[in-house]
Amino acid sequence: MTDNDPVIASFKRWVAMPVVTARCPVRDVLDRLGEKWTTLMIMALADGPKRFSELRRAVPDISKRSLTLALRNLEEDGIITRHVFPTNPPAVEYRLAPLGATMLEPLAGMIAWAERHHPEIQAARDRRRKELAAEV
Amino acid sequence: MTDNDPVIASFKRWVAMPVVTARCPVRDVLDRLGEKWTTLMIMALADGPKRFSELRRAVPDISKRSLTLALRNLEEDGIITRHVFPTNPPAVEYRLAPLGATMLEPLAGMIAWAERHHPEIQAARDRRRKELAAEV
DNA sequence: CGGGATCCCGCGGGATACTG
DNA sequence: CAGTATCCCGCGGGATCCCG
Repeated sequence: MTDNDPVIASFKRWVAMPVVTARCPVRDVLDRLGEKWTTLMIMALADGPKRFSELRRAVPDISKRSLTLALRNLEEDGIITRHVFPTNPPAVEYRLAPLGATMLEPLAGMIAWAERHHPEIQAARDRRRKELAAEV
Repeated sequence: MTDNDPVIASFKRWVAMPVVTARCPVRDVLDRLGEKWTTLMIMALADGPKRFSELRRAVPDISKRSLTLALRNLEEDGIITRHVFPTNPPAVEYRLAPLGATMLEPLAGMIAWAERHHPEIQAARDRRRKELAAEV
């Protein structure tokens, strides 16, 4: 589309390494992003802190267990912080740490791409499905 | 860091939906990106087409089976294309489709972020590990 | 309310062997 | 070389119950 040379150049470095062996920084971070819920958590916290139950409502189809684990991992990585208010019943607030906030921009790029190109992906999948149906 | 208001605004839209129910476009794409090898494949193909065996060498710790599956999925989504040369032995070339090429830019953003902030993440993890060791 | 502890199941994905 | 076909195991993650 546009001239991607600088972008491609940035990839060449990785591709030449000879690529991305098991424990490289990039794969480390990418794996964490692959963990099904982490990305959604960051998105849900983008517009400000939320409590545990608010996060559950924000992402309805997550189990308490998985929500807890996802939040713990993100906290461990310094992406979010966790504040316990010693009220009764307890209230716990999660918010993006400064490090987490810096993720929003690249993440927004991916989201925007997903939103823009999802129709094309769907079309490609439908095409493929038709082909499969036809050749039987 | 910088003023993130426009970025945050883009998230608010999703967070308000009330968020990202099970089969929304964004999660659809994000799930695919989570599939452990797909992102690496796109990276490996960024600087030009590659053959099956070249991809194996580029990402040494992937099994043939998983490589095949990852490539099939990406092809199904219209991200890459697959060309078979009827030589003997056969040669198969994979390359980014136009749709796939448009992914490089947002993906490069994530890669750059990962590269830049990985030290901070490691530091946070190490800190956490020390705390755990201390409280025993 | 915000978890922890257990149990349990599915499937992602590795290892191996075979094929055109 | 570029796959397919099987087999099999681990663990991600849901469901359920409990607790301060």
